Amino acid sequence: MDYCTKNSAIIMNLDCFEPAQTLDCGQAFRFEQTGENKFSGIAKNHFISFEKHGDEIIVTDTDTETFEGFFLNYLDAKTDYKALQKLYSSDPTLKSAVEYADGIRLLRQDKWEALCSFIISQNNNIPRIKGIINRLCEGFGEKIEGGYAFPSPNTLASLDAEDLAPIRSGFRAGYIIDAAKKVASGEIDLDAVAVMNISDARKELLKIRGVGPKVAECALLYGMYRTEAFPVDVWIKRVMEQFYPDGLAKEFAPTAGIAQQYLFHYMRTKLT
DNA sequence: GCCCAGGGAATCG
DNA sequence: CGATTCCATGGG
Repeated sequence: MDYCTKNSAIIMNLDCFEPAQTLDCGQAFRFEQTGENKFSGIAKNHFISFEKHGDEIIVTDTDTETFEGFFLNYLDAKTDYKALQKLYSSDPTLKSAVEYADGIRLLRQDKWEALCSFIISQNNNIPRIKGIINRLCEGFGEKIEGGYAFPSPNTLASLDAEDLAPIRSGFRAGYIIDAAKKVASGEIDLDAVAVMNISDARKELLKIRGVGPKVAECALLYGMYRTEAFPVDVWIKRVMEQFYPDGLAKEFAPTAGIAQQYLFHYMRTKLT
């Protein structure tokens, strides 16, 4: 990975990164296609745009300080995805999945934003999840350049489920408020959860109303970069039944969550 | 164990 | 076109 600044744009070379694949594969819900090869959106409280031109990514709508201090980490820029993909290529299904879309990176998202987003995601489809999250941010998030930040646990903890009626999240409203209250009060310490052993971390997250095994796994993978977490939704369930009746190979266990990303995208958009 | 909560999208007839 | 199904969790 390297980058340089030209006028107000940052020119970046980052292996295995296709904005379309990484930002629109169901792990983050706040990015939209805004041009032919351009994607724009907000992570936590920072707006940014990415435009792919050949091997280069043109980064705009941010500044060097935010790019270096926030987005390089967000894009997991230090991780060698070429090496991971090589590891996965020993497995035929994973090999095909990686060949089909080799530009998926696991985003290092904010803990609270990921937890809250995946509570909203339960029993729901991506277009509607995006709509609910947009209304949540517009209604309760801080105004920032380019849009609205994701609302903090403290902000949401001061509300009741009825206050969320405008976001039309249905029965999930109570879950959002419960999670915000537990996090804001310190009853659940997400920074602590992030470094617990995986089974303690799961147990802790399950204390939140509306967080079952699937949502907990998503919060761990997407919000805490616990790459051993392996969320099983309907698509992954199908992949497992069809290709891995005995489970994934052991050598993939430490990064099973990243492998899951490739399999999920492959199954959803290529197979069936 | 079964149904429901709320609703947009996908699939079916 | 309208009807049905999908989705992940908790509560009755």
